[in-house]
Amino acid sequence: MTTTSRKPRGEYAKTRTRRREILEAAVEVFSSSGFHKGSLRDVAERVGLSQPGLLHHFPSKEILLEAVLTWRDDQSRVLLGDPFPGGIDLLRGMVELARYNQGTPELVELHVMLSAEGTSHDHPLHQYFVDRYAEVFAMIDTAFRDAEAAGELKPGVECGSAARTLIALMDGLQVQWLLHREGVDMAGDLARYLQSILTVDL
Amino acid sequence: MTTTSRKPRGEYAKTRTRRREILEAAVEVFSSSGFHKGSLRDVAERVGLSQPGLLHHFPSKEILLEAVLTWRDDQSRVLLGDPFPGGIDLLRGMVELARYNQGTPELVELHVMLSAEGTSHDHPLHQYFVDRYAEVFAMIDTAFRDAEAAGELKPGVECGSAARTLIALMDGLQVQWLLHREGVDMAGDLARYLQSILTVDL
DNA sequence: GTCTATATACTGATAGAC
DNA sequence: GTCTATCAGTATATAGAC
Repeated sequence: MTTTSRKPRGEYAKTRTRRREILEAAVEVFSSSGFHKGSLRDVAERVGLSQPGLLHHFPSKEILLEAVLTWRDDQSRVLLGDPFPGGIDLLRGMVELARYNQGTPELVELHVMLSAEGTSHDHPLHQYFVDRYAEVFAMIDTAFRDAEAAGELKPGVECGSAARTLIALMDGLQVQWLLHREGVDMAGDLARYLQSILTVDL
Repeated sequence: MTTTSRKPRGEYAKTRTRRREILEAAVEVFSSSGFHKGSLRDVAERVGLSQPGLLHHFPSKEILLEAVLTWRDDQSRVLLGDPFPGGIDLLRGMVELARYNQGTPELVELHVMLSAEGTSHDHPLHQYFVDRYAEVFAMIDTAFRDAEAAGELKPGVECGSAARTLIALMDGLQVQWLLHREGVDMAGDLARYLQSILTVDL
């Protein structure tokens, strides 16, 4: 969906480099302005390209945004490790992810901006976000169930509710952190919540 | 800042009605499109007015948005009661607020949309959101401290962290709820979290 | 692969008649 | 108080030269 690099040799290295440059610039622009306000000209200028020049690599704004999102998802996947951890290791991974996010305000802005826009039913990426949240929920819900089976979850804690709560916490803390960077410790608050419902140390 | 109704009599009833109509329409438009993408023409059409006709009542787009936000704040204030409750009563009020929100998807969308946009440093309402979050934090932090003093808070719970967590939970659950309305019980999850750190029943 | 030029559409805001 | 007409700015996307 994103690269479709059919050519086998390294002949198109320049193109691949260009695409990566554009992708990085697009992250910056969509992060601070959102999808709607962020303009292709802005993105093009940052890589020293005209706007039609950019459209040669990504034929429409929406396609560019999709590429940005799959790139972002890949980043998270790399950070969490492959194959995905399960159970309490995944929960630890989420805290790590939050700690990593504290070093990349740009990615945090991108996520906050786009997931807000994505709630609109007529947004081009609405379905993407609906599906993505369902996936993330399933992943974390499973992790809690595994922890429960291993006796690592305090009795009385409902897995589904805990999964929703954890996700909400990650999203909500990001908004606060963007507004008050000094006063908010995302990873710390996340760890405190998890610790409060677990029977073992994180 | 919003009405400045200097005229004493009811002579301007029609104007006041118009302004309220416009405000409601603006909530709808800014809710689903955000501030940047939502257009004044959209708002004007919904009340059967031309776009310059609308600008007679609110001389600029930004002023209209400010009016929408103060209106929204007034709504919350009415719902929480005046004067504001403190301690555990405020925490109960937050759960009630979440329950109320589950009946007004439009207001939830407005909040999610605009607080995401507001994180951008160059957004016209950035400072508004910075200040507002600081206010809300102070309010809830105080409520937790009061609860702690009354022995209603479990030992080991840090008030500031709990306040940030509660706010993040409210914000984050709204995003999930907009994406998966059936599967998310905002008030329920909120109550479960609060109950887990309190020594008394909510 | 990148450009210039352009088509088309929409934006917020203003001028001025009624 | 509301309108029409309009301005100046910006957007995405396309056509076609090089």
